[in-house]
Amino acid sequence: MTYSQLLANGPGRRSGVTVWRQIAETLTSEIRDRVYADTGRLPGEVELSARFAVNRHTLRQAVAALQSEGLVRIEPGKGTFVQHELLDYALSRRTRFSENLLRQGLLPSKQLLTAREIVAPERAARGLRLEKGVRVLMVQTLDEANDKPIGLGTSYYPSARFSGLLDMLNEGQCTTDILKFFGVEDYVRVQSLVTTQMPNEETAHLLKQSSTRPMLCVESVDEDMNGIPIKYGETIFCGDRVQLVVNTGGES
Amino acid sequence: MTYSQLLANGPGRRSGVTVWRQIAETLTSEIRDRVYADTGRLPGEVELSARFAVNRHTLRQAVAALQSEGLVRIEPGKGTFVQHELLDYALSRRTRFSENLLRQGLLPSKQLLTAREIVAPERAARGLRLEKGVRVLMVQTLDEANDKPIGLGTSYYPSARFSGLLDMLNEGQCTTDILKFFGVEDYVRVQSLVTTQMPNEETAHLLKQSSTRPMLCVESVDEDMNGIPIKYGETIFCGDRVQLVVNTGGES
DNA sequence: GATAATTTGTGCGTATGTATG
DNA sequence: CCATACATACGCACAAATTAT
Repeated sequence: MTYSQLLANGPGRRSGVTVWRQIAETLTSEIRDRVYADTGRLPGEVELSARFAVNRHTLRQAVAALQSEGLVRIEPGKGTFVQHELLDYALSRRTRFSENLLRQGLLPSKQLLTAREIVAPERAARGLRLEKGVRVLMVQTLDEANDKPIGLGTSYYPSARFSGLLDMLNEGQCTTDILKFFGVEDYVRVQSLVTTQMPNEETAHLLKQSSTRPMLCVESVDEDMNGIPIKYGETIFCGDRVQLVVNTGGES
Repeated sequence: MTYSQLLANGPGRRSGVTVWRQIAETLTSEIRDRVYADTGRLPGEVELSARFAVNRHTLRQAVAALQSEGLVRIEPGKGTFVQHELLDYALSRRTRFSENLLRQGLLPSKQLLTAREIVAPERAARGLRLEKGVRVLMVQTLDEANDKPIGLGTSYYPSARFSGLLDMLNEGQCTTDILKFFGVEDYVRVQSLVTTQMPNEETAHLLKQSSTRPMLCVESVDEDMNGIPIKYGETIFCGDRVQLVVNTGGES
């Protein structure tokens, strides 16, 4: 019997956890840690089975488990490809979609889905600290990284302050620039609420995601430098592609 | 034809979104906003259908949709009861399980599942900034609010610094007190990573949750006041019972 | 225990909008 | 343009379960 690398570092062979499962978990955390981000594919089965010092059958069982979790896609004759790389999305005081992606070397893009004026839904009104029944501008976008959809965002702006915003958005202008036009030099994220949900069919289709995979839902309020709410947003992220990062290290 | 409240405030009848769906969404956000938290039940069908100015059948279809999502439970002859109230779990610099719950008037409790010394898994070692292969103390707990399970936590402490911690835990001592015994007067949360996953059968069973409902996974690192990592934790929260709160309002 | 009130469950008929061919 | 099929929404009536009086 060969002693694997796992035997040395992990729970070991008699721990009640099967060897293939231990390998699967090791590979899972490696994929989550972007060890294979550059090539987008796992090493060959012979190489991996050598590394873990197990039979190729054992390794195949581990990789098969990863595939059933949707983490990798096995293409016979070609290789095993990482299916979902998690990108880090920081929930910070200065939360900006583009900056968040560029920092990781990803190309941000947005598709404008809908933009229209409506009566504020209850949550939006409360988030923006507006009276019930006030009109707001609703903007729905499909957010992408390297042209792959990562989230579905719905933003609400008070109509009174930002009349004309929708036309400027339709002309393709950047949100930050538009806000500057309205005198908002800077703005900050005050609070984010994080929940998880299963997608409905429409959402899954828009995000090109399986409807059996969960999503991360972030509800957020942004304020200008005077503490006045300017945007209430609800973003639905693909759970398979996004990991939220909350840094609480630098403050008092 | 009767004009409903939705017609005035929402997308309207000719928007491609059916009336029962609009009602379902309105009720969903109201439930999420704890509008019915005091009674724990929805108003009767006649009352609700009057409020939305729709037929009782239409309203029933909306409520049936909520039930299929697991948000409410309908009991014939009794009423419709809210199934899952979301509790707020703050991810702050001072993240404490008990404080988080007590602040909302909930009774916190923990069940110690396992406590043993193992070789640090890769993620734990990295989180604790330890060499690969160093031994750590692993503690698994079932976290409850008002005796209902809300999360499954796995914590890793460096063995070298906290030898004897497991025995003290088995004696039922509070974690914060134990840490104080080891000279850790205070500690802070540095970072939290949030992802979402479906539960495996075992996890679903432990959390008394349907295995078709998603969960929130939080990976965290706590440091003492000298900036030395003392705990790496992985907590799996029921997505139906927990909402993560990230406040970024008070800092510079 | 009997009755009434409340609440959910169900059946049938009708009308309308939408998608298909 | 018409025929068909289907889901949606409405109205009315009654049955069954639960609770209060």
